[in-house]
Amino acid sequence: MALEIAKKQPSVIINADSAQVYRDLSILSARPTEDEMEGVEHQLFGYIDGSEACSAARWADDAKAAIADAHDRDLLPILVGGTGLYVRVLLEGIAPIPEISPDIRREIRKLETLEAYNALGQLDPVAAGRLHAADTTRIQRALEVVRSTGKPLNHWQRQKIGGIGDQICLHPLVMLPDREWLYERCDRRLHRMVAAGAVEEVERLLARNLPKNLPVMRAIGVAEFGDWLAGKVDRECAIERAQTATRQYAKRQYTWFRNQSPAEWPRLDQTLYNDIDSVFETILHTLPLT
RNA sequence: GCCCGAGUAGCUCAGUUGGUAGAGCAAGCGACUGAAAAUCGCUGUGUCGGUGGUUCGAAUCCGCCCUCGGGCA
Repeated sequence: MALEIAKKQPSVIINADSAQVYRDLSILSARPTEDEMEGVEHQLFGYIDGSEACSAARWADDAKAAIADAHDRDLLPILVGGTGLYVRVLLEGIAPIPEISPDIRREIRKLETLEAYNALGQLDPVAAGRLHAADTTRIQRALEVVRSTGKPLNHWQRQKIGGIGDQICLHPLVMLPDREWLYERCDRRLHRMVAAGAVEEVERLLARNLPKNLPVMRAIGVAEFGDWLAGKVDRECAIERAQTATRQYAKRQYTWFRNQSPAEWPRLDQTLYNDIDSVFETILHTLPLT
């Protein structure tokens, strides 16, 4: 769909997907191939090495630069992707929390969740009260912030900086396809990925022996095909598990985009998918959110 | 044909000495501020294979039947 728009107006397509940013994940993240790009400029695809952890804030900075650059060159920037948090941070900004000391981060990520939760209860009872005791990621984040900066998360999150939502003319479009239709396509896509060499891609990634907790290592399919390569499960089982994980992820995206994106953002009905003119109507007649 | 085992939630299975059932996974719904393809919260009525019986009461005991394994012929 982005390509259709790009054909009507000189554009640059900018990735807004947290897995497609990694060089190591091409097939597995369903990154568009050179052919699929059809000569249209693409930005922020596969531009980060898997040994690095991207973050919403880093991506938002990169996206800001890419958008500014597109504007300078009179190109229409088209953001495409499924990571709601990334887009939110780009538009609304994020708390100005300083870099966390790597030592503190490393230490905290070694803790058992309960230990971390108890420690958080001591240092930042407000955050601990707000978070569920099993919510590993958020507990570790809150803990590293208070330990590294000396101030509780709440202190930082009172403000958000860097959002460009009020500086641009945005035409948002939320695509909410029929659930069964999408799931069926996800299942088929996984088979195509395997045929295209997804397993070999996982093999190359695993050969790098990167830390297990890096984002690349958590992409859907890495663990599943890793188990297959290790002989822990058979091919069919690995594929089934990866398909299930994909469907669960798609489900989470529905929940995010349905409930987290602003109510005034238009939701595109499935019936319009094949009617590209209607799609343009929908996009262009949306009041630009300046 | 005979013997043994199994038939309980979409799947894998628990179910103590009979008091009409519950876990994991899946699914649905939701949350989401620097790992977000992550992380987490909430939601479990199903002719307990069928049928007849024993009993105040049966997933649980007994008879017969059906289905699926395995063994013997």
